[in-house]
Amino acid sequence: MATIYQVSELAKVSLATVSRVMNGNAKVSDKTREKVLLAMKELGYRPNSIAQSLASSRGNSIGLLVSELHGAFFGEMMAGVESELRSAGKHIIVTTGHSIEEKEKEGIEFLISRNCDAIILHVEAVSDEYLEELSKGKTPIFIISRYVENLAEQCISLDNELGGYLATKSLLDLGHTDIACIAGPQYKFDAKARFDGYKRALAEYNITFNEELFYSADFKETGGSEGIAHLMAQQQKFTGLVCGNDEMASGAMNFARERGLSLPEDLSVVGFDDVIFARYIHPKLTTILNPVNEMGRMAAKLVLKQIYQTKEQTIQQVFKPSLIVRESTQLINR
Amino acid sequence: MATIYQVSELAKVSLATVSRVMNGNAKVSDKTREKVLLAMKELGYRPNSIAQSLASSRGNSIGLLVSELHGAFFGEMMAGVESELRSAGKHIIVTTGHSIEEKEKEGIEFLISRNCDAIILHVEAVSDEYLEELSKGKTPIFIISRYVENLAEQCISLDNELGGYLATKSLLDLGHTDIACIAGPQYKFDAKARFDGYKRALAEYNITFNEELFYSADFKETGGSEGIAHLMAQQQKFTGLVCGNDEMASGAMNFARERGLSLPEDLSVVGFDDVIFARYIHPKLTTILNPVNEMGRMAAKLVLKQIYQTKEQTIQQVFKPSLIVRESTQLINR
DNA sequence: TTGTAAGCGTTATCAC
DNA sequence: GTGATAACGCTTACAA
Repeated sequence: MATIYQVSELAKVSLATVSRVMNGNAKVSDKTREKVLLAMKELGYRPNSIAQSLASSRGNSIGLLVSELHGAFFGEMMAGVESELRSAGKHIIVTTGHSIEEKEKEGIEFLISRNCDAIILHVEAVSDEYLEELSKGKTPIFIISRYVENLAEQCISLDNELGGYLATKSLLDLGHTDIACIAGPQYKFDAKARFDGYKRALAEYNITFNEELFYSADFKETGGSEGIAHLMAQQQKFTGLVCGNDEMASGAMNFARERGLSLPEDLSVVGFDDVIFARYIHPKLTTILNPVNEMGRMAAKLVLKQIYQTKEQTIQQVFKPSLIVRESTQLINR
Repeated sequence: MATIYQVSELAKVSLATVSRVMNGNAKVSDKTREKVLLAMKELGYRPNSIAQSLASSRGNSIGLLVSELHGAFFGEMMAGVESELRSAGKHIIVTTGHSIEEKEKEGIEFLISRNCDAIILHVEAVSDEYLEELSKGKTPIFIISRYVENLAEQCISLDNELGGYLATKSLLDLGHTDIACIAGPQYKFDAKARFDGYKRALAEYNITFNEELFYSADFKETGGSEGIAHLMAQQQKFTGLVCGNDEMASGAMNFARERGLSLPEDLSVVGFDDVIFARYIHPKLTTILNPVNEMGRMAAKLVLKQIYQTKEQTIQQVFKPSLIVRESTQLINR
């Protein structure tokens, strides 16, 4: 690989001049610029971004930490972040945290140690305090799909509580009064907020929360099956079911059908996220739209604005979820 | 951020010694090691991997280029690569190529310029020649889900032709003789190979390929709808349909049903890939299993073996697809 | 406008 | 074992 030094030799100018034409900012005469460009071409020169980064302590890249690399949810999130940043000429460095505190921290350290100009985090296991501490460091952090009170300026989040409320209310409005809930892991902020929304809607309709109609699972399809198995084992009838996400809704529906229920006649189910396969599920899933892709884009715009001083007009920090009515819910059968 | 220099000061040793205890290889007395470790802890020292990389011209990270960050296919692939590498203590740097030659090259250059120890590529637009040329450079390359003859040692691929053959044969074996095909973009290697397999199966059953029963689309759901719209507009009946991937199969099935066909009675459809939602499609999709996750893991093992000299036993370079029979295909109706 | 030279935070090659 | 010190490839004052 050719270095800047060889280019400078060939072009008969100094290192500094080569650096200048690369970075385009400082003034260089057209004549010398031509010489340098020519030399670069001849040598097939490519700047070593590691060296650039070390010398300038900038990276021209943004770190992105997500919990997983697979799954519709993260895929859309990453794609949103990447496309916005890429069109601004920035690269992203992706790594994972697997919702495990230790791994999340390790991932963050990796990104920081790579001199990222900023890092965008989707973290679920580390505490708010840790993030606040982290934000005092020299690498700016941005948080996606989570709201940290003291870091509000850096957060792009969804009003999950509202989502849980809307999901539950949609069932209440259809006449259901016995509504079960399979929530996500309660140590996860979004899972908890969704569940809070469920309780608020119930309260608003003067229905007292019934512990026997609640189950907390793991956001996976199998968790949904377990959840409904548990609920059906209780001696409590229910005609509506609110799930913490679409995967669990799918698992629950499959299990319910296997147990002889017909859907949505015997049980109305509503999911959360509106991941891509929600409309493939049979019956098509009524769910809450979680605009992850948009949120990803917005997080990218936020870093563009705050870090690279681009003029982004529309920064929206808190997104509102909305109800998507499909075929898995219906008026209560009496 | 503390540097190695501050650690050396605090521990009252030289830079070199600190570096030695970090890298663990050279001999350091237990006493000094303790001192250094203590100093590191006190300062909360983290090595700057950019500087390490520049000095050692190694990166302890592997570049990964995929076409997209979203979608079940790439999600599984990335997850496979990452999990294998992560458990070997290596980080990955992910970037995208969007199946566009220019962007693929730019992505590759980005990864090379980041001093990756090796790069794993899923590229569709660049030519075999370009890859061969690239492989002569100092960064080792590995290719996933594509077979390049002169780079066979570095490739992890799927026998797509066999997949196309199996898909088509499954229909032939069910008695179908008029079998249409909605293939992927023919400039993509895998799409073409799958189509080749389709033709081979037909030939084996003495059925001549009919151009009117063929459509080439874009691997997306909408492409599937367009495809079947086109096919149904021809005056050629067909009772079987082979699709280049599951997305297109889904699009085609939806469209067919909207046009009043009942599935699988009027039309047997087989997909390709067995992405996660294949079993959500109604009727559940018969398809070809494409073990992308496994292939991702294998690519990772290959770099582990070739680059880091770990002892990986089982390197399998060419994967065989297999047929997954579900409910979207059935014996021909007469 | 162009050149000189001092870093950036490590690793690695020598001596001691 | 340990310590100087020269790279690594580039950026960036400061001079000229």
